[in-house]
Amino acid sequence: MSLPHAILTALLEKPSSGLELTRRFDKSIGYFWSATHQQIYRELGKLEAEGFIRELPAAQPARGQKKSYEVLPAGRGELARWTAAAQDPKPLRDTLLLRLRAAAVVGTAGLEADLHRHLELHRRQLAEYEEIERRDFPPGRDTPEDRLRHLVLRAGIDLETFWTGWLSGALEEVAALSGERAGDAAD
Amino acid sequence: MSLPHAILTALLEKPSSGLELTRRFDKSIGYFWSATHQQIYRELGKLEAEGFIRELPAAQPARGQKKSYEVLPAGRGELARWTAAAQDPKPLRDTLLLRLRAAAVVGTAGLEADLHRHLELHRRQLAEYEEIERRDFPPGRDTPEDRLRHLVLRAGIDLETFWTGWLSGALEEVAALSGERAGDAAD
DNA sequence: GTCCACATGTAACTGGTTACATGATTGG
DNA sequence: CCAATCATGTAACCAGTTACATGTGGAC
Repeated sequence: MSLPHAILTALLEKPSSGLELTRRFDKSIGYFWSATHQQIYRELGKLEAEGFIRELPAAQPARGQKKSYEVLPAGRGELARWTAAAQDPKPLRDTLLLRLRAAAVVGTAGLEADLHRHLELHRRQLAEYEEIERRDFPPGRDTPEDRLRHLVLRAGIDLETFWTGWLSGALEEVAALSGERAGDAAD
Repeated sequence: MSLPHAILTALLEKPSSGLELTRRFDKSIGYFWSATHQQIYRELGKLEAEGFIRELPAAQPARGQKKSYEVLPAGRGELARWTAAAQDPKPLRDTLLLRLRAAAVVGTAGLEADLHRHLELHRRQLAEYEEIERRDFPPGRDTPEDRLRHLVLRAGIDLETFWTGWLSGALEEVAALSGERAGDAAD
């Protein structure tokens, strides 16, 4: 039940059409809650039916014609309610950890390449976040809104930092194991 | 497509019935890939149909009767294939970050209590992981399998450590903002 | 015998993904 | 006028969740 609230947040930041939302998700909110355009259109329809958003006038509605939406007071109320409501954290679910655990049983053969690839992907993501931090949160000026958004970005940066570090360690371990095995009996 | 492989891993570690698997998921593999008993029974049926596992003999199959499964060579092969196959990391999806971002727009009222609750939950999880580390991975003796499993546990520990730290910072920030606002206009 | 815990399962629903359909606008 | 792109949408599918159904065996 988070996508509608992600959309409400995005629309409050700036009224938009479905495709504009999709684009903004790709490079901002999507960093911690991704969505495809199909999901977004479906959800926009529901939000409108519930009276949380409305189509901005000034555009004739037709297929292939841009439709922009804005948030209604009821929508802002719902978002505030949801934000403050207690929610349980979802348990971790990570295939990479599962694969390492599986590798403890069936062996690490072939695993190294993909670990390298993941390390590279996380490094790139980290660099991207750091670039955003430099651009959007220069030291000094910070409104309360800025401080909260910066906090969210810091979570992204710290998580990517964690993964790059962890993957480096995992690679050492896996490389050492492959080495051992190669030494024992040329695989 | 990870649940079947989580089950194969668990069954290779030790042949089990559906309910035994459910229990073991609750306190081991489930730490990074949780599953309910309904999912597990459904998946066991599929895995058996595909020839990856088979029912252990020695138990008469009847409703209410325990059925234990073991992994067949084809199942082990499939798990090895999956472990080595390239997989893209799934983008982060976290409601708490989304809520902070929403709070930047609709305000932080009522948020603090749930942040405290999350902090407490993560602290408890961290303590649990550290207990497991003390119990299962004492310094010294480490087989290759141990090293890999320890690596996975370290990921859990480091992630929980990150969250407790991040939440502490977030709480300071949110408390400061609530304080400001209370100072401005007695909320 | 009744109740409760154990054990296996079915059904309906929700949210996310993938593939495809269709109209409008623009550049060549 | 044709192709490419923009923009909105439909349909089918898949994995995970929630609620419920059914049978067995032991405790009382």
